[in-house]
Amino acid sequence: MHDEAFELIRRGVAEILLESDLKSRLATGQKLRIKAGFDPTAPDLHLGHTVLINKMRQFQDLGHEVIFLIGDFTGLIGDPSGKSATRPPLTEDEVEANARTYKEQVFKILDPDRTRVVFNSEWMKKMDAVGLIRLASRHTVARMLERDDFHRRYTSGKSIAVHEFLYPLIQGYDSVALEAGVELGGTDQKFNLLVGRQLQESFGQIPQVVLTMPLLEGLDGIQKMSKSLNNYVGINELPNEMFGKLMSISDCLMWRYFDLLSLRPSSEIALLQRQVAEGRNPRDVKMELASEIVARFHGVAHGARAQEEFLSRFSRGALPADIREVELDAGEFGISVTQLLKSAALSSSTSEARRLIKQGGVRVEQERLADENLVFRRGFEGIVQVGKHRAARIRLK
RNA sequence: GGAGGGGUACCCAAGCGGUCAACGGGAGCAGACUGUAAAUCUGCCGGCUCUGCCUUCGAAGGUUCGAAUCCUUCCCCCUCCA
Repeated sequence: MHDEAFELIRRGVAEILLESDLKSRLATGQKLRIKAGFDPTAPDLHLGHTVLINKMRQFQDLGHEVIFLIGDFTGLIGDPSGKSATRPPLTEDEVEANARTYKEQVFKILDPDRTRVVFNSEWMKKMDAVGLIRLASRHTVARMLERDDFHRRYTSGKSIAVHEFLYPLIQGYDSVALEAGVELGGTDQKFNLLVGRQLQESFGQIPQVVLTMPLLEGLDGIQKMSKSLNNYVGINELPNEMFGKLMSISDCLMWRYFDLLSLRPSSEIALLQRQVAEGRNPRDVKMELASEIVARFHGVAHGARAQEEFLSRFSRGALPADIREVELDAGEFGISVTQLLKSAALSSSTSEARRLIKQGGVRVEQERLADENLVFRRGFEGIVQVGKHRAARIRLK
């Protein structure tokens, strides 16, 4: 029976340290304390985060105690993991606002009644300079530099600020403060998670089990999904946007998304793969993925509707989902196309607007526009499109 | 504290007195092709009142007809030695 639990937990996981520890701890039937920390830098959760949160949910469903740790204190440092440069620290106000949004969003997946939300400022703000120095004395520079990203920065001549070394220590100390039994994190967190094990041991605790989840690639299929790279699908996004974004991923990436995001049994995913190999249109399979995910965050009805809208929009000629209404003042002598595109945020500069027109990327009411000196008069109303993804309904008064 | 190397557009990276709005690559954008996919091909990729004008090469001054390129001061980063 506990082996069953272990198999469920192991699904989709990148690595478990130590696997035997987890197995035996699950076998005792005791409630484990599961910790997962989040940096309050991104106000919007995206699908990348849900890989981990889904795993937390599984632990929760097995009856374990799940702690959602918001790293409000560490957020003041900025996690250097995977980064090639020093990150700008956040202000306290920013951290606070981000943390609030975080909380609201995770409960789309986690059960609020069975989730303990904690902030690490709770214990870190009480720590004085002496405490911090004592903490720092438990780790060595050489071990810090073992970490891949620090090592790379160091050897390639990039700067590493001293405070960045504190991040793994504090994250590790969080595990001590919470007496965590298991800590979850992305594979990029492995080093930090292991520091937790080491610190717990040095504080006389039993080291936590470390469980890493694979990182989800963003829409580009190359870099990990992140808000700052703008290759993400936010869980708060509108159904149509979510659907459209998911449809834009490559066929290759689609299977990765199935693996990490779909709740379908692996056997079913394997079946879909076989069907595509035998000639089924990958686009249709991708639609199944997209509607499953939209349904998870917006309900089944929205999932189906998003798919219908996607299909009809496509057959009508590719108008984007989010057509904004923009009202502009044309003035007495009208407004030039370039100004219009800029004012409606369809182009970032008039120079870019000119280029877009020259290249045939601008359409007005489906008609390609060729004259970059065209002037629009008062009373004009219509849909102006730039490329495939930008559009607005413009009204001139 | 001492010695040396370096800061160029979103990123990497050439240029080292005029032909530089600045080679090349990546990212991005637009077009073609398609399944609003990938790959590929083409073009663009500082701003503007756009056949011209204006502002950029860490910052501020200076030399010069002319500077990203030379000089001075300052700021920042890296390496080695202490």
